[in-house]
Amino acid sequence: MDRSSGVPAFRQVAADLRERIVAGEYEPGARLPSERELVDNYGVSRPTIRDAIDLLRAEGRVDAVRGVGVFVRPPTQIERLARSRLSRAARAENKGAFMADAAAKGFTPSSSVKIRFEPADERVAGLLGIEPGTEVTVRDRVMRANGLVVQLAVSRLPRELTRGTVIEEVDTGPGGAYARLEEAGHAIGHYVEDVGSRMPSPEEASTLQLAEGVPVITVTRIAYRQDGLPLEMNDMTLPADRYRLTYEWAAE
Amino acid sequence: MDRSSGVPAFRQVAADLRERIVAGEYEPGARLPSERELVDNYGVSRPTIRDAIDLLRAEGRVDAVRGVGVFVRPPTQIERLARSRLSRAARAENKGAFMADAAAKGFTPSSSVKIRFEPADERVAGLLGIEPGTEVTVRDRVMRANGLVVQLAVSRLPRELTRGTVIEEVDTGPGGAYARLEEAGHAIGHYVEDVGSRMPSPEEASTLQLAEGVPVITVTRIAYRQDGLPLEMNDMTLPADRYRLTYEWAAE
DNA sequence: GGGGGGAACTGGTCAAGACAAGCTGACATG
DNA sequence: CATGTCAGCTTGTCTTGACCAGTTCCCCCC
Repeated sequence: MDRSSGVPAFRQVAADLRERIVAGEYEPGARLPSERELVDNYGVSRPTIRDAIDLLRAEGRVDAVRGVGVFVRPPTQIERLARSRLSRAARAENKGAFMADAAAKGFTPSSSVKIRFEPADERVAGLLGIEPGTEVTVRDRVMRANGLVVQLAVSRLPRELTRGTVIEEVDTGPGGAYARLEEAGHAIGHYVEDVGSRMPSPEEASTLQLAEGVPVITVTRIAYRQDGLPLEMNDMTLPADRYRLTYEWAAE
Repeated sequence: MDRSSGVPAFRQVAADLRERIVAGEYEPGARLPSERELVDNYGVSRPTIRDAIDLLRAEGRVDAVRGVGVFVRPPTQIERLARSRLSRAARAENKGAFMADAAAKGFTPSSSVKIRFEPADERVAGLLGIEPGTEVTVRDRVMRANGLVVQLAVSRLPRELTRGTVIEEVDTGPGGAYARLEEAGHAIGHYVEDVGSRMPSPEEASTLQLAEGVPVITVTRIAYRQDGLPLEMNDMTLPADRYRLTYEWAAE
């Protein structure tokens, strides 16, 4: 502790704890000394210790459990979401990309869907190449693996494309909505995915059961017909600590 | 303020401020009432107000400036990093993917490189398909646009592939390291990118001049020779508020 | 009129104390 | 031996109070 360095005390404490964590002094899953012990160790007040721990929590390094202690967060298991899951071959036998992906990893996947119809706002209209206000079919999905929510997905299609098809039903049948579109003569030409990241809203954090300091990855996928017409857009929200996305392409 | 709801006061204050922000009552760039004013408005103590504001800062919604006030963070401008920048055609005329990308947007790109040689650790060895301990060439780059740091990139190649080439020099010449590899007979077959996200370390936050509550996007790209041999791996770190990644592929 | 100084704001840090709420384990009781 | 209770630990929340440090702007002085 250097009180004359100009660095706030709570940041010095946080830096020291962080060092000990990465150095392995506190192993993954291990409990840190209690706040009151840290008060004695560092010679600062409890709010200062709490400020330091809050910093580490915002960085996603530790979790605090009331009545128990503060623990070093263990490294998280990694899922993969490969774009090859969207191939027609993969669609032939299963219910869709997510179900296939999860099942392949030994998870028990499940998903609940809510369907609604609404006029397209400006963003949706722009991405789907339609007039704002045009009716779109919205499939709002919550995906779970072993009961744990792992992904939110909001899919939107021009209603014109879905009227009278099972895409407006909860169960879209084998291969999912993409398979139904192709059967209806809308062969998919290419996909575009737009990937970003941000901190979750409180609602997202609780829905996805996110620990503190964990961002979400946002993916917007658009599926285009072979003539370039946008068929579907899909806004996905993924917990960043449970997913990595893999993309692969040939050099040109 | 409902003191009997069980919801902590600072969360109620944060929720109320958040609502007003998304409702537009406090416009982007606008100043929130000072902490002491909020103390009067909500009838709670200042640390409670500060806890609420800290929450909004961790969410990336507001920025605090000492001596001035707390401001609603304006929506961030968006860059794009397209994979098509890696095509041979694009390499023909310029110095590399990043330089081309930035120049195309009217930025003045610059980058500083540090080169070193080190034995491969387990992860690097695994990804490059070599034995741990094998010497690799490391190109550690800091990329800037108009002086602002916008990307960190650590590129590693088996030293065997770079010995005697300008890849071990600061300036790799037109088209960058990939062009030199191809000239040396290592035609690139395909690329794989692995995308994730997390909160930055304090060092990353200061190097990338990140505001609070802004995650980083991590991309690990591996370039493979046409026979499948890994040629290069590149660990990139991007500020999530300044980048979105775009991937595009044909349906199969 | 121009410049310097300072008052009055702003957020940043820290202390000491109190009580609430959740968990664990020892201990008494059946 | 099984079970339920409770003491004693943990973190969570909130208060009052104080001082520091950066910014802005007005006012006085030159």
